[in-house]
Amino acid sequence: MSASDERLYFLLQTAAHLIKKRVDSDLVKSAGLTTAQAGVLTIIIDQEGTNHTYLARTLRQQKSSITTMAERLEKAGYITKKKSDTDKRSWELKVTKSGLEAYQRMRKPTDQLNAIVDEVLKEKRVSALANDLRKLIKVFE
Amino acid sequence: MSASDERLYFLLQTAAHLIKKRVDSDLVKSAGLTTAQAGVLTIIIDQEGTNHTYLARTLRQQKSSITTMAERLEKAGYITKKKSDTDKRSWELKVTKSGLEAYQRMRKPTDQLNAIVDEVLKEKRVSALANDLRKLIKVFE
DNA sequence: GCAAAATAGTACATATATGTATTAATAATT
DNA sequence: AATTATTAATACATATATGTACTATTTTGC
Repeated sequence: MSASDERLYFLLQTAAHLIKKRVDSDLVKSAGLTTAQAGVLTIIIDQEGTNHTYLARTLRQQKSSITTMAERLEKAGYITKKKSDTDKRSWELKVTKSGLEAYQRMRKPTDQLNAIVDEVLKEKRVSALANDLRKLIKVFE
Repeated sequence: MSASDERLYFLLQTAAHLIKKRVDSDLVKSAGLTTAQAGVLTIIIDQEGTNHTYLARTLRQQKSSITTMAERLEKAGYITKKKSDTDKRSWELKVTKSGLEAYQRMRKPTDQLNAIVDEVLKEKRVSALANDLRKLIKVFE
């Protein structure tokens, strides 16, 4: 069957939407942040002092989206923004103690989600699915 | 490898996001509507006279989202809203001539997208991927 | 060294979604 | 028939994203 027959696009969007909805709800309850915020936080923890441009490139989003997101995270007290010394146009983003704690809290629900996926799909299929998704990402970016 | 190792959630969201972005951009250019609007339009064409509740259930979205979307589609002249005779709380939604034309215009870019997916993944993998996604949808809804 | 080009980020209009609270109409129950 | 519960849709606050236009720097190329 072809992608069209399978309505693959619809399936992909539906699956992504449903899982995001679930994870978002779990995360907000137990960690006090959304998946989008968690994603940004993870990158900032990984790359301390990074800037908007790096986030936009990594998350494949517009810089304007990152501006809003960083403002929100700063307001929530999860990150700090400091103007770079070497480039006055650019920010240096760092996670705060509170942001790190939120990050820690989010690990349990994330693990639970992954456990469910592992149970539903079995190991072989997880890797195959991951490979397919990586291929699609490569083509569409 | 486990779902966690593969960062499956991240891959799924990224793939969905990227493809949606591409399709959206294509559709807006060639058909004058977004993928979200196309999705709603497709259902209304399929189920002429349907209402908000059915759309919300089918698209697994909140009724409030459907309200906004239906208003936008009506404003754009793609659908009509008429109060139901049998239930005064409920709308009867129908596609207009202009909406049907937009729907027709959207088929070509949609086919092109599917062709790309088919080329990237090959038939066997498309079906396997679709199956996995259906399983995930079942679990998370 | 300076004008032109590129880069980092913001502003703004718009679309899409959630979730809770509310209104109006219909259905169910006593 | 009257009350209660349910259902259909909207209102509103909020989050997330796009894309274009703009400002302020930095870098490049002559």
